[in-house]
Amino acid sequence: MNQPVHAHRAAKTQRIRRHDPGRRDRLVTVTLDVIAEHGVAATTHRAVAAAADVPLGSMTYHFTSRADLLAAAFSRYADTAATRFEERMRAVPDNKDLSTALRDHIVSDLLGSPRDLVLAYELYLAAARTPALRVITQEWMRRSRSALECHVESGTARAVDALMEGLTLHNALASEPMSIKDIEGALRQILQQ
Amino acid sequence: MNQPVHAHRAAKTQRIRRHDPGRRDRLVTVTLDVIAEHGVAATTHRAVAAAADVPLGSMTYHFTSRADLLAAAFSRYADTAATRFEERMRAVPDNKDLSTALRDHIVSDLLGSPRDLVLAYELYLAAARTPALRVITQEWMRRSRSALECHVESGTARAVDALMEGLTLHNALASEPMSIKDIEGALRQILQQ
Amino acid sequence: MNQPVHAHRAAKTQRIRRHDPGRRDRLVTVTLDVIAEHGVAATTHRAVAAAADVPLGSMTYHFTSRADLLAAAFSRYADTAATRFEERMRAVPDNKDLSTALRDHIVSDLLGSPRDLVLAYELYLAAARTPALRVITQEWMRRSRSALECHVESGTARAVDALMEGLTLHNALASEPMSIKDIEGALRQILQQ
Amino acid sequence: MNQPVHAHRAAKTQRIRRHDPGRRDRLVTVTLDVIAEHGVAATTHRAVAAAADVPLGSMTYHFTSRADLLAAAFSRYADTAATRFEERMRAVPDNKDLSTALRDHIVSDLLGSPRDLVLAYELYLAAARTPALRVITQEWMRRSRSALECHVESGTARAVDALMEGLTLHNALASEPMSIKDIEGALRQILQQ
DNA sequence: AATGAATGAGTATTCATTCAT
DNA sequence: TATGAATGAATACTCATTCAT
Repeated sequence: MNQPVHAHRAAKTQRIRRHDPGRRDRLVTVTLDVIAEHGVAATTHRAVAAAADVPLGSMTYHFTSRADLLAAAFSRYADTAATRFEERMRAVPDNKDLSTALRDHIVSDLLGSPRDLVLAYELYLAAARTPALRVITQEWMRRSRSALECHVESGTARAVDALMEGLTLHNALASEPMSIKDIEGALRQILQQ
Repeated sequence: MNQPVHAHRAAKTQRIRRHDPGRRDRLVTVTLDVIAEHGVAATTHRAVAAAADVPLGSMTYHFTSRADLLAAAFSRYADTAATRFEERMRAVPDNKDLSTALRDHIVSDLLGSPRDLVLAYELYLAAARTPALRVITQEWMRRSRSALECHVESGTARAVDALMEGLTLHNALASEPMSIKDIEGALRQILQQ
Repeated sequence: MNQPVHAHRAAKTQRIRRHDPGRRDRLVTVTLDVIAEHGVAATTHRAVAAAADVPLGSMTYHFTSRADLLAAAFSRYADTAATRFEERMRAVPDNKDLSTALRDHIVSDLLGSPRDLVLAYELYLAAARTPALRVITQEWMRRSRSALECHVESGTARAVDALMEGLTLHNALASEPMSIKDIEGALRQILQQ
Repeated sequence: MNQPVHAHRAAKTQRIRRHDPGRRDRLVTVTLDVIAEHGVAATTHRAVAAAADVPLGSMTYHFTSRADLLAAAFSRYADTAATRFEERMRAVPDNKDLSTALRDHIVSDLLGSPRDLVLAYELYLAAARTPALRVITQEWMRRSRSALECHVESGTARAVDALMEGLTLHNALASEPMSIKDIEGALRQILQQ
């Protein structure tokens, strides 16, 4: 009760001055964890520092501001998500079974990973108010659409992309989610497969 | 303890005690304005009080907590949005021109009203973390689906609902939005019309 | 969640405008309960109003201020306690078995009633800072001493009074309280019985 | 949410950042002063910060909460008081003149120092409601009794301790305090000296 | 290169009291 | 006579950021 606020050493006993190269990278990862768990609004320097077990001063040493921290985190997230989708699309044999691949993407990559799901919506909303973040979402959407356009023409790509988004959002919020079968059906419908 | 901590100074200038029936209702409206303009996280008692030109103490008099304030606001928003959609659906002559009506809904009610658009996403994200808000979104989704099911069968209703959601979200964020024609095309596709 | 702060009616459904004569008296009783349970500092108009299930406005209607409320409550408490002690002293056959009677007073009236015990110390401390309350404690001490002086001479009366006070305080706080026998022993010692 | 809510204005006048080692210790001292002068309930962060001439933010930097602040302060107080009593007892030549030493303790250390007197009762009452503080009072009582037991046997030690407590409390509150002679007499009586 | 200490603006919430009805 | 609404000062606490070491 009497130790100062900054005594987050707790289990540490003596402060080991870690050499810790790659700390910045680790902080980005931890930041995404904190956003996923508590939301952007609760992602404070203090919360991240505590979660990463680094001193508070380390935060502003590695990131010039909170805005910088959030941008770095979301940037990495969007890149990871886009890359994963591109790989999934590259793995689809020409135009065959695209619905199945998309269904798997929704079910496994999105709905199956609550962390990623919530991160996506945190990013969308943050981007709605912060131009610096909007750049990130737009690049992500561009890459998604590009990956789809290897299989379908441009107009359909946008429609499919939108449907996937909506299916994911609604299933995330709904009390009784759609069956995998129904998800696949909706995709086939829009793809005319 | 005994000297009154909350001692009251003499009246400063002139105390204008406004008789303001319906103030609670007005605060709810103003809260939605503030959420739309600055986001849930920036929707503080102070921000709302200032926007509504009421003293700070008035906020916690009418709402037991910030959570209560947000719930009251979102509750009203969801109800208004659901009612508008129900009316639009009721106006559709049996099963005819449903795509057109949905397209109009997206283009006019959603994309045409940035305030409502951003409110929807603020609500979605807040609901993802707050069970009390989740009941609001679920009731809203239920009413939307119900309204759609007057025209199409249940499975299609969910798919259409999801597509609308995705189309709206993507068009809100995209640098080059889809044309109205393309939006309608995607809807026809999922409706098989 | 949406009902206003002042909706403490809850189980009431319709506000019954009680005729409620003697409400002031009841408020005094409830105030003592609140002080005993939560301390003077937490004894706010709101806390008492809620505990007594009366509207907030009723508090300042019956008591001109918080200070007035506390004074009324402590005044009644001290009077009750003094009266009880006087009766106990009156019941002692001349000078005989005074130690036993005092022991019983400590064990039953004081230590046996945590509510009264804590009220006494709340009053002492409040009195230390508020002259209006000091009048109450002094009158109480005067009556106690008077009652004792029916059995012992003045100097002893003060010493006995002090010893009782100390025994009570220490036993209230101690982890292993004294035995009844030891309490009686200490009293006999000071009384030379 | 994204526009930094806690944005920082440019430095206003000149920022004097005091290098102030030992500030925590000083805050503890000042806290005791404030408790003694205004009571626990009025010992707010603001009151202490103002009395110590430090910014408000400094309080919660050094103490995680108000409870932590009070515990730190009372802990130091009890330790100081216990040490002083132990020293006084050590100075008593074997069993001789114990009454005189105790009388001096009451008259000089307790009644002679209104600050310490009121601090003791503030602590007692706070401890009655806060378990974290109760361990402080119990340790203090244990040390006092230990010091007494160098001179008298255990049962007498408790009785003496209680009598001192009561004598002090009553004399602090009484309008006409006891004479030093009477105080010493009461002590001799209980000590059978 | 790294960090503990410091700071001041801001947050939700509580509250005694006033007053119109 | 009673009371719901209103108010502004105060409270504990959080936090991004700065800076001396």
